[in-house]
Amino acid sequence: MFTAYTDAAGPLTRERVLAAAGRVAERDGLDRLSMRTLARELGVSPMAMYRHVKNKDDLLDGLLDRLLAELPLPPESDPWQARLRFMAAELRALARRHPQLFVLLLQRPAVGSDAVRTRDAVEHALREAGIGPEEAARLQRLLSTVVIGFALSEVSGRFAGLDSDREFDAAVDLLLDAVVA
Amino acid sequence: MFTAYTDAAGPLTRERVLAAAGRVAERDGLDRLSMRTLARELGVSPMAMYRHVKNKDDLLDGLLDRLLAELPLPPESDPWQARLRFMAAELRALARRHPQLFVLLLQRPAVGSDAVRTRDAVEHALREAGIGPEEAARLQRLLSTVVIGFALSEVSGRFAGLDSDREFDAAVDLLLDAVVA
DNA sequence: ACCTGAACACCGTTCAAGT
DNA sequence: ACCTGAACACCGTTCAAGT
Repeated sequence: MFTAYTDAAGPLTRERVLAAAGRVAERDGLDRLSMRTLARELGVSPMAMYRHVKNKDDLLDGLLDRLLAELPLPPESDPWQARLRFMAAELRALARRHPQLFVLLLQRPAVGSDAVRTRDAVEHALREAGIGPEEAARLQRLLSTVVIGFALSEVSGRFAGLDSDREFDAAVDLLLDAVVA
Repeated sequence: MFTAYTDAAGPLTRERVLAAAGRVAERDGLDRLSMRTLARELGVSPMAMYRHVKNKDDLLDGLLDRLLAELPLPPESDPWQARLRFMAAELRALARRHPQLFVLLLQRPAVGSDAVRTRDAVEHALREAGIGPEEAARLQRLLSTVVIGFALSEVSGRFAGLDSDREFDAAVDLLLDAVVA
């Protein structure tokens, strides 16, 4: 009558493991995501998952890849300012949709193809703004550090009691002004 | 002949517990700091420490307070630009001295008196730059988010292979230019 | 007053075994 | 091929007991 199965559709796959991990992380908190709680969520023994993820680090890397794959890129036809604002807003929206998973961005290097795609889009916009290649790479890192840092601060309660939309918008405005100048 | 005692000077105090915790965190990594490894470091049973820290969260809060207490403030006689650069450089030096503990700054809100002291010094400098109270508070958060975000990125390997001194200096320059403009 | 031992409910991961 | 059970070396924390 009762089984522990919460999510028993077909055989276990990497995608099913990662989807369940994302669900658990956002529902219960990233620090409550363990191989054992995840196995419980999937109605499976912990060891069954080791077919699909090498270990917990590999699981977290997979979650980070999945997260960045969700980030849309701006239309190439837009002017560079609009593209940068678009990406800042989308990164912010991503952080709001997945506040727990977003923390992974500052906790481990993102090396997947979607991470590269995102960085390239920002650098490309900065190059169009007339900025040289090295400076554009540095600005890209500055911008992403700020956006990620703000989102993480919000999640971790460092900005408790503040209007974080305003905080975020003010930061982006200041930085884009700095880029233009 | 042999004992487990590594640090057996006198009775256990909160200060001795925190000092040992900082040592373990920097030596073995923040994620390897456990109540049990810390007890081993102190040559004591884990439960002995619960006299001096309420729980592990209280231990981490104590570590964060101790970290910020180490941050020097700039001479009040200096002009505001010099004071901001001084603080950025000192925060950076603090991150280099305690890369593991520094991560705590983005992981939990800093509420101790030294945290307040530091934020006030930055805001005060910004007010002297002619910036209004709300804007100064926001800029203070932006500046600290950037500095902390960069230091954390470095520790977590997000900037692997880059000259992080250059990264940091370029970020501070750009932000201070933005403040002036 | 200060510390400890045993216990409870957890971790990640390996290894041999089951179907 | 795919999954499991038992085991190992860990966690944070409580509670009753020892000196």
